[in-house]
Amino acid sequence: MSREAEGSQTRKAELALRQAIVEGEFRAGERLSELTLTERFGVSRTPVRAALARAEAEGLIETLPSGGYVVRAFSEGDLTDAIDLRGLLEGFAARRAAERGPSRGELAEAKLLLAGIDKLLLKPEMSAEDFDTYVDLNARFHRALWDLAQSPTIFREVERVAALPFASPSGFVRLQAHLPEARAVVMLAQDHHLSVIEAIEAREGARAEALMREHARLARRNLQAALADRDRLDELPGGPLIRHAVNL
Amino acid sequence: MSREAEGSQTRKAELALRQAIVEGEFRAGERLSELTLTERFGVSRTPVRAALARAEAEGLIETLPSGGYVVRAFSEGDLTDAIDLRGLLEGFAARRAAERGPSRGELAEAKLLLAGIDKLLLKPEMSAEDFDTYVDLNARFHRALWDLAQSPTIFREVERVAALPFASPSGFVRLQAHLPEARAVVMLAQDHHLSVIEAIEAREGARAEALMREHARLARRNLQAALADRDRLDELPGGPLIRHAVNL
DNA sequence: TTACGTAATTCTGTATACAACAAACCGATC
DNA sequence: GATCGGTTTGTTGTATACAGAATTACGTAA
Repeated sequence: MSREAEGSQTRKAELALRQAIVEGEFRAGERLSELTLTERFGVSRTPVRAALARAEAEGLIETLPSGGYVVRAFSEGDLTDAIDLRGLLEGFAARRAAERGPSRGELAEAKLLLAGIDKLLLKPEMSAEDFDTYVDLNARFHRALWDLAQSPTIFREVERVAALPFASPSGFVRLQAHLPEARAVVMLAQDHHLSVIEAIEAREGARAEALMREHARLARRNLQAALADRDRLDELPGGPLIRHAVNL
Repeated sequence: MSREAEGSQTRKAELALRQAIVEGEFRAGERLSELTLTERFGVSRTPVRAALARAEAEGLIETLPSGGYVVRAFSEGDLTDAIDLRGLLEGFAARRAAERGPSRGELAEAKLLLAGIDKLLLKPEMSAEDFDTYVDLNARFHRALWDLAQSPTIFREVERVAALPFASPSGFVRLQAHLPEARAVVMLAQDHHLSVIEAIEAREGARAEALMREHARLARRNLQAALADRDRLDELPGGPLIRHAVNL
């Protein structure tokens, strides 16, 4: 089976498991029985095991000393650490990109995406679809940035860290959509985006690194706001996971 | 089965696969057939699959689009990136530790390990066993340092990055043992160790971070020396992997 | 009522059988 | 001699049977 094959049972189990965990259908600390998941996902134990192994590698679940898996509990500290880690790695990628000095062509994609965001921000009011577009452009910009370091190793690690739903660059953007200060945060973020590309072009590695670290702090700020307003957490990917963890 | 159980077939397969890859018994890019590994390791396909999935998560092998795994090829850039990444994460851990301000008791273990290294360095000549002791103390010191950040998330990631044989804190130390400048490098490394603990105690986060980044550069220096002297590479963990990759 | 020991049940670890798919090989035809 | 097609072989994906271990539940005794 190819891991990428759409019709693959393993793929099916992986997606279903990931979604179930992220949407909070299990409580933190709950044991995940292979047989139960087998019935739930409609596949046999083999693909379920593969999905569990992958989820463990991604850090969503952890092994029990006696065997088997439990849903991981995320403390508030775990969340801020994951976000900071993402900022650290993105900062590293940005610095490497600046030190390397990408060609104008390599920077084109990132700039195009930023122009798209700029266009959104010109509107006096942002609709829900506008926010969806922003989330998409933002995610693509971050990936383009990771790519600018031209290092498969760095790309791989930053991708892994950002795979945790709440550590992703767009993890808390949706929450902002409901808040009055949403527009201001997005504009701040966009200024970071523009500045880091400017820094990379000017080969200012230290500045690029510092900017991406600070950029991740926006996510931490949003996290604080989210924790103060628990009702909205459920709307977010990974939200229930967080609340359950905090309740522990 | 518990992943930690010593007698476990899965554990057996994981260790055997890892060793086989690291010692260069497969060529980079070579396809790893499950059935072949089954015969080789004396276990059934199920544990072999688990071992392959784990090796992929560790970054030693990668999946083929059509299914199956191949041994990953490591370019020289991959190696330096992995080492730098380790330095980045260790620097982050050190900074976090400094900002947090560990108690004297928490620092005790790290200091004890450093005292052990100091004692070794007092000797006029270091034997092979002395180097083994150094490698052990060094590895334990680094783990103790990771722990000082008091963040499971950070510990987890730095452990993962350091799992690649050539990115490990002690990856190239053994190579030094044969070189005349070995003692000088070890003394430099030990000075980094002592300084970073001093910085953490003084809550000098930026200094602690910079020191650990620079500390990792020692490994890069050793890598350069190793690449210039291919014959010695085979003695190292992961050495053959590198040579094969460089030969690509 | 609580604690302890035993039995039953559930779970994971492991091996293996079967099917679908891909690749390699061989032969035939142009 | 080269190319195309079919066959054969090997590989992975998937399901499942069986055994051992762990956890849970229950009953008994203090």
